[in-house]
Amino acid sequence: MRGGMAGKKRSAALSTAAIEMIASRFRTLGEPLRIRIIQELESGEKTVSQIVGAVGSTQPNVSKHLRLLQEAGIVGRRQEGNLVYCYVSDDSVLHLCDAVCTSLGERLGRDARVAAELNRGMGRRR
Amino acid sequence: MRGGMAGKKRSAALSTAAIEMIASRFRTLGEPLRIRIIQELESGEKTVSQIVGAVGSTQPNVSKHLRLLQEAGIVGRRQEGNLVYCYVSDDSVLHLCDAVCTSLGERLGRDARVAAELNRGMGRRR
DNA sequence: CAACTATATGACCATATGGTTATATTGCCA
DNA sequence: TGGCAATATAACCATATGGTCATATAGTTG
Repeated sequence: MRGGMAGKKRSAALSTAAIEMIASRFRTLGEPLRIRIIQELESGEKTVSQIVGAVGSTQPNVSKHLRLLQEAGIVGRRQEGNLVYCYVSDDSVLHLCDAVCTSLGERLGRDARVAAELNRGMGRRR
Repeated sequence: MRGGMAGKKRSAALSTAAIEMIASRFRTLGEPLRIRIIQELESGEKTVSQIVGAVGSTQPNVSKHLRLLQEAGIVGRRQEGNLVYCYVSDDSVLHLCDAVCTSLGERLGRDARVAAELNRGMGRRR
């Protein structure tokens, strides 16, 4: 048995490595621009330029964030000639985003205008 | 191709405010210590001291993170005499954590030892 | 009241990271 | 081949944030 905390009866705590992996995934999603990018890719793959145009940031910046998303296994890419098409390679993050939208929307309730947006989700109605 | 930004035929993009709220929630969960704290509270409310002892950090640090979690509406507190009992006030974050555990576990597959842990989840499935 | 415990807060530092600018790389085409 | 377009990379800076230490506050008990 690992985890040498002298006998505690709780369900075994996750290892530091596991915890870090979980936190890391959340951290990757913790940037507005990356959420924007993901939302943009939700409707299908797009080239880097298209993403740049859609999210309103600079090309190097988007490129950097795309690399992070790729390294996190969230986004994949496919090169075609001079163009690089990006796509969401892990659908679970879409569910995560949707779950957050829902819970935030519920919390805000009817008083806030943002709530409607959030309740509408990130586009993946079905 | 130029920047033609007219393409809003798909689901309308979320407002900056909404995006920021979503990212903010993820960002709050993007810290290992906060994940640890949440996991610790999963089995029921605990005092600050208990949490400090369980997660292996300093009291001021835990206090600071607890405040963040509280401001994010993730953790609530109940004071009883000198003690402050903390608890998870938003169950949706537990589902988020679980979802992340699952997807990470799946991705790692059987080769990694961490996968088993992750697949076991954060403890909530009794 | 004093002394002790539990928790919060403030100041501080070190580091990580987002954004920018400039430049490199790669592929296409005339 | 030269030159242009798409993307990546590097260097850099400003800021946000986690951790620590010292201290303040509040509640309890003698």
